[in-house]
Amino acid sequence: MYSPLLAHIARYIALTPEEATLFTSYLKTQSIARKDFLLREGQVCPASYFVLQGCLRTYFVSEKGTEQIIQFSIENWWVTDYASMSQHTPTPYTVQAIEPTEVVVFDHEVQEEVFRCVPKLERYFRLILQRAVAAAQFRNKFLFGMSGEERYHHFITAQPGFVQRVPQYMLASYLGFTPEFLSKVRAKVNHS
Amino acid sequence: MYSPLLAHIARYIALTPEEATLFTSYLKTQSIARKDFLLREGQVCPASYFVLQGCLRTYFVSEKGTEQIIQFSIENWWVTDYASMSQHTPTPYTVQAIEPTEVVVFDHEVQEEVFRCVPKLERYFRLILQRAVAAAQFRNKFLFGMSGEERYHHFITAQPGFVQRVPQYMLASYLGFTPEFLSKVRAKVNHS
DNA sequence: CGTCTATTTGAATGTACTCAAAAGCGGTGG
DNA sequence: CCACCGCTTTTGAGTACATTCAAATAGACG
Repeated sequence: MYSPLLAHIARYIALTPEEATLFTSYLKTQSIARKDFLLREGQVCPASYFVLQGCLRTYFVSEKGTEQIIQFSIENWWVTDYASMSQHTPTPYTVQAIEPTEVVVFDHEVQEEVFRCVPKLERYFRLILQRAVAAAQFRNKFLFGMSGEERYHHFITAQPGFVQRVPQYMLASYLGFTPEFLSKVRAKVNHS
Repeated sequence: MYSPLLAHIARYIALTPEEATLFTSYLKTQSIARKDFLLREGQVCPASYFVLQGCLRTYFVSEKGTEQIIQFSIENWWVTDYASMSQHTPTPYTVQAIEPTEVVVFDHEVQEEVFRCVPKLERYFRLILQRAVAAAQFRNKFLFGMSGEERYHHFITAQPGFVQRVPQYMLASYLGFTPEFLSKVRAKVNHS
């Protein structure tokens, strides 16, 4: 059950079998049906989630009422709202399953205790967070440094497999433009 | 010299005086004159930097040749390119001093050893990184959820003191539009 | 097969950008 | 102390990229 997570951890630090068992004893799993919600706007985010299988989207609703996707989370990615979880504030985000999804739940309540028992994990999460910051910096650069059309082409070449997993209107939202615009960019490519 | 940093750390974890001394023995400081560079595009980022005094901007040069600012760093903020530092790749970013600036340098070379000697610091940096991710998520939401005009008004009310520290063309870049546009937004407010 | 959702297409619109020029501001040296 | 020079901000006209709105078409699922 937890082996994809343990394999992921092993890429960063070496846990003893005992430490691994102790860690997993604090975890649980959760299944989310397609279109169901892992986290809803207004809730306090109660945990960090590791995607075992499936695909999630994190979005917020802008003032005009449109959904703005800020992240897709697939296998082997952690997802949470760190601000909401650590400061116990309502999250502005909604996390919804795009596919039937299975996640590992690492409750915030037990995180302190786990880090005390297995300090090595503090290191693992530090490294995971470094990657998350790097990814966020990259995304900012991506969104600002390119036009809408460039972002689309860059994304489909960088993530060719992923594109087929999400509807185009969600991809458009993630890339920062409208579904109509995406459709027109695609039409332009086909006719040339 | 290092007391602002130690005070900042104390907000998250409690170091013994010995641990604090040990930690600071691995650090050094660096002064950057106004308009000089802490990091240049193409370099491998060699360290994490903590701003003691002054103000830095992190930007990249887009394909059209314009400078896009992605971050300002003032007192008590850490700044680095985590991707470049941890994977030893050339950074796409330039970090330049807007004011005469003094930073603490935490070299990547010694980071492993420091975390081994003072494991508590692993926790401190994990928490710092959590904040950085939360800030990056917030910035994404900020950039996407609002129009240019809204971003300007939101920013000047949220950061009233900071606005006076940077020229308007840099603020415009950070907020994701042109200096001309910012000037027109300001004109609109004055005439009404 | 029918319904609901997603995608495409087109026309009109708008927000923010580009380019160019003028005005303002600040520092430096005579 | 003032004049000059360079840099920043302002202003205006024309433009472009992407949006909005509406309608038609295509696809997916029961």
